[in-house]
Amino acid sequence: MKLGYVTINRGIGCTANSNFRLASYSEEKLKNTVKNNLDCLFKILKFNVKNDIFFFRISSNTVPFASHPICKFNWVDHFRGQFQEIGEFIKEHDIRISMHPDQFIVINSLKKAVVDKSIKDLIYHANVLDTMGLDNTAKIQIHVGGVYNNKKEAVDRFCRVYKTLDKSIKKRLVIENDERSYNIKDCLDINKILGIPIIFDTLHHQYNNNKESQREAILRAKETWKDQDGLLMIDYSSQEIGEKKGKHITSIDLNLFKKFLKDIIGIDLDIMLEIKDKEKSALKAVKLLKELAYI
DNA sequence: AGTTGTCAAGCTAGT
DNA sequence: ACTAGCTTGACAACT
Repeated sequence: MKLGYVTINRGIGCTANSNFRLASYSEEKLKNTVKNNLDCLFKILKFNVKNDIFFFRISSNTVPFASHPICKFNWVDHFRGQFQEIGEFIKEHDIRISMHPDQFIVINSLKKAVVDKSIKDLIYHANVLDTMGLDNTAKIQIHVGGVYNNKKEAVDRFCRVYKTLDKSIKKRLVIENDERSYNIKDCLDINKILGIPIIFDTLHHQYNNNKESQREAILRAKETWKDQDGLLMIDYSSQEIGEKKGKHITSIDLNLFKKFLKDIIGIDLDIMLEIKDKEKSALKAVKLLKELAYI
């Protein structure tokens, strides 16, 4: 079992997800930003290893505008050395890596332009992981997409587009249950057709499910991960009390987390904390996992 | 120096 | 037909 957090380390004094406005785009600016992002990413990973955190989500913003038409710069070649150095560190310390393209990446959209842009962005994500030299266990997680008043056709479109994707994407792409449209059962139906692994999100499952228990859902999701995919990944969060539905909690509630650990007894998986105070909660969770001899 | 509005991009639900 | 919310940070323009 590994435990991790998302993209940002608030205490470390640098950011690995800096970007800038499209209007101020220049090759110089891009180079500076990417260099700083990668420097910071390396720092964060070193911090993590020191603190027994071996799972991390790399920002989609590592190379801003990488998939935008404005970017003609060959960032892969230019930053290959730096990517490889970080990749070596990741492999040396057996760090699990994920990436999560944001909500605009929709491969089952009705609009061809949206699908095309989404595929370009997936290529970018795969490029980052490939340039680091990471294997198939480094994953890119997306949601299935929109429903468009016809889930069957929307799923069909997802499958059709998926089949056309480059191998470098397919070997890494996993789908996540979302809080509105596609729950675990929907994802399992797609898995049956495509064999694509399913990443389980605890909070989304609370809001969108087919009455199956969390443990049952996690066990089903786990079956979709083959040896080459590595351990099942899950996103763990809980609801901020008194806030709007879906809003992630500020800092980890260790009692709830203990309950969760009870629920997954005997199931080995990697846990990504989606919690706002980032490494702070991760450190608390790691401490608990050590006390309970999980890690 | 601190505050506030805005940012490349999509979908859904509610008015 | 239109907009707020998702979830959220950080840039950039403004006090």
